[in-house]
Amino acid sequence: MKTRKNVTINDLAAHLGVHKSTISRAMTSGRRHLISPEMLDRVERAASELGYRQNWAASMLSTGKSKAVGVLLPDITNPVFPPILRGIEDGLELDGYFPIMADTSRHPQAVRQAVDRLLSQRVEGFLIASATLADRWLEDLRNTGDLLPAAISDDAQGMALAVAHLVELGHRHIMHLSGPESLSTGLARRNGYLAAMAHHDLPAGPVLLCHAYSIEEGERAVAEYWSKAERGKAEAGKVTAIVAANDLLALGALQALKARGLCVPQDVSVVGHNDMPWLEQMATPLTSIRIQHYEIGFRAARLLIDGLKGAPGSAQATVMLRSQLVVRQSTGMPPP
Amino acid sequence: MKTRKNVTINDLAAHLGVHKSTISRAMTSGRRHLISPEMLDRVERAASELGYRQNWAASMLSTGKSKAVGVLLPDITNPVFPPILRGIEDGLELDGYFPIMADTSRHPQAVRQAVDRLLSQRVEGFLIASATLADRWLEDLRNTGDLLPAAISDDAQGMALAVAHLVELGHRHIMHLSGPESLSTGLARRNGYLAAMAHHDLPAGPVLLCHAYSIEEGERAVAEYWSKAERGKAEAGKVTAIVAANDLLALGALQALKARGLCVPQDVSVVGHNDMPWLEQMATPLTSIRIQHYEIGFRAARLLIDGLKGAPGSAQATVMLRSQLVVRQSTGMPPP
DNA sequence: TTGTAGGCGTTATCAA
DNA sequence: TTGATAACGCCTACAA
Repeated sequence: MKTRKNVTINDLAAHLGVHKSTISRAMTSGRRHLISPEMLDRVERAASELGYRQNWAASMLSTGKSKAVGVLLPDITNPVFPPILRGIEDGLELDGYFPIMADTSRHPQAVRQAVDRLLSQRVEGFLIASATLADRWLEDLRNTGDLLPAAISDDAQGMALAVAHLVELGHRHIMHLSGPESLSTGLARRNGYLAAMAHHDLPAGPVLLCHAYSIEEGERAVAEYWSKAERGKAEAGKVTAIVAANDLLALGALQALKARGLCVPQDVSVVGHNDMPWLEQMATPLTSIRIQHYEIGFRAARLLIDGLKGAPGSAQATVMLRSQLVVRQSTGMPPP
Repeated sequence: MKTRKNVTINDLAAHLGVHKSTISRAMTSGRRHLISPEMLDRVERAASELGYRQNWAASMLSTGKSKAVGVLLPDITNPVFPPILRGIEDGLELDGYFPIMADTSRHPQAVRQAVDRLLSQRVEGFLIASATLADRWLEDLRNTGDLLPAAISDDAQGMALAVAHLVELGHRHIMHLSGPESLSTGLARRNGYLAAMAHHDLPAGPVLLCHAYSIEEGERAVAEYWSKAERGKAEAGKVTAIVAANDLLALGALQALKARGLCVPQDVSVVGHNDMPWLEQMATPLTSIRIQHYEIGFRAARLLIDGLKGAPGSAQATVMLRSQLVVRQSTGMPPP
């Protein structure tokens, strides 16, 4: 139904009786000064009159630059990502770049498909939110020579904050609700937990593995553990605190504990991770580790662009952003 | 740093000693049958070997079709949108289209910029999530002849459900927390509220205008109203229920009421709209109107594509999706 | 300051 | 079944 055909540079040139290269020059800020002010004015007037817009594809074909960056997102439904995305957008925009997003969590081949499409669009680089470790396609990407800089949260430090907070309150038996081992955050946070426990000379309590960052998984893991404990196969009685790798897991834990008749924080303390929105509105406002969502996206974007501009070393650069403890009402002293 | 230059169709053709037309044919499903199976095999083998990928820009320049659809999002941070986006992705993918997203809530000129960029990318159509009414650029878009089909939630029906629920519980003085007048949902839901009240022969209670869909605005509006009431300028005493145009506004209302020492639902009942995620985890699980997020996105996408394919009438088609009442614990009988 | 010619990687249309 | 040629819309030397 597109009634009006797109106006091309030739149409504009013909309309003004000038050559298209003149139009071209008028449209690029870097070369505007090469033409007379009057001409510039005429061109601009005519352009907006006829509704001319540079054909991005043609321009990109000619210059070889797309000004596009591929952004791989595992799950836009997870509230961690929207702010990261905003950071990315802002970071890219500073240099006239823009993101092309691709959801990678749909079906198994989604990642491959997404990468293919983006490669076909000739994106100049990739930004990958929450990579699954050692994925084959990630390697492939590396091999194409594309940039893969990283801006990540300091997970070790975040877990240290969580554990320190609990230790300070008097806890000694602290359990970890771990995220999927296949995700970089899952592994890093678990290691962070282990290191922090060691740092305090405490025996690393049980580590419960969750297969996804979801409320259901958190609930399942904790419920299973406690019911095993009831049958004497675990010593849940000793655990007085839970450090989760993710807020959703923590929320699930909360539910499981409540179902068991345990009170938070009187019987068990719980700490989440990410400080997702609306936590303060929850039935039990969750103590959590706030990561710098926006900043992560922004820095990653800047890093990529620095690399594209050829800043030395920026390609492999990694920026670690510190986290922060936000104490709410899910943590308190252990039962006497 | 992109070390490896992109392989072109010419490289591939040279490598195989065939003409590029042959390669081109092998790459398009619609014309694969024109070449011999052996040739197809050779081409495919060589393609994956050399890492050839069609240059989308070149292809689009030649065919004039981008297979891209522009998606205008006001605020990806709002939990309503991610599921809509998923629906859009799925709807588009069925025909090989893909979305190019643009956030329109950054700065004042963001919309214009976004539309410009998308037009320059030669998207074949637009999908607009939550349009501000009568916006100039929307008109412009219409004028370019682009398709603007609509898949929306039946706001009138949703509000009717909310009001009916409260009336059934015995409420007669029902207030409305209205969204911004400039947004289509703001207006439609307010009108829906008014109509529903009229339907029950009830006087439309006060309508509080919020200038954004946020917890803060909801809190502000309700707090202001109640404090005015204290000074005798409003009759807050009579209001026993609040129908909000949005869950965030409702959550804000909850906070304001709590601050006043009012209990929900004993003193005042509150109904939200959208049924955002994690509502059941909240301190006061909110009764809300569930809209068909995913379906909205999906249907809108299909509508657009039908239009692009030239299905008659699909361009102006509007699909209305029914909502559903989800009763939780923020609504109950009015105080005696 | 403006015009000219050639090329970017594909596809479409003929011709072989 | 394959090959040749001319677009597609823009940019970049280089020439005027």
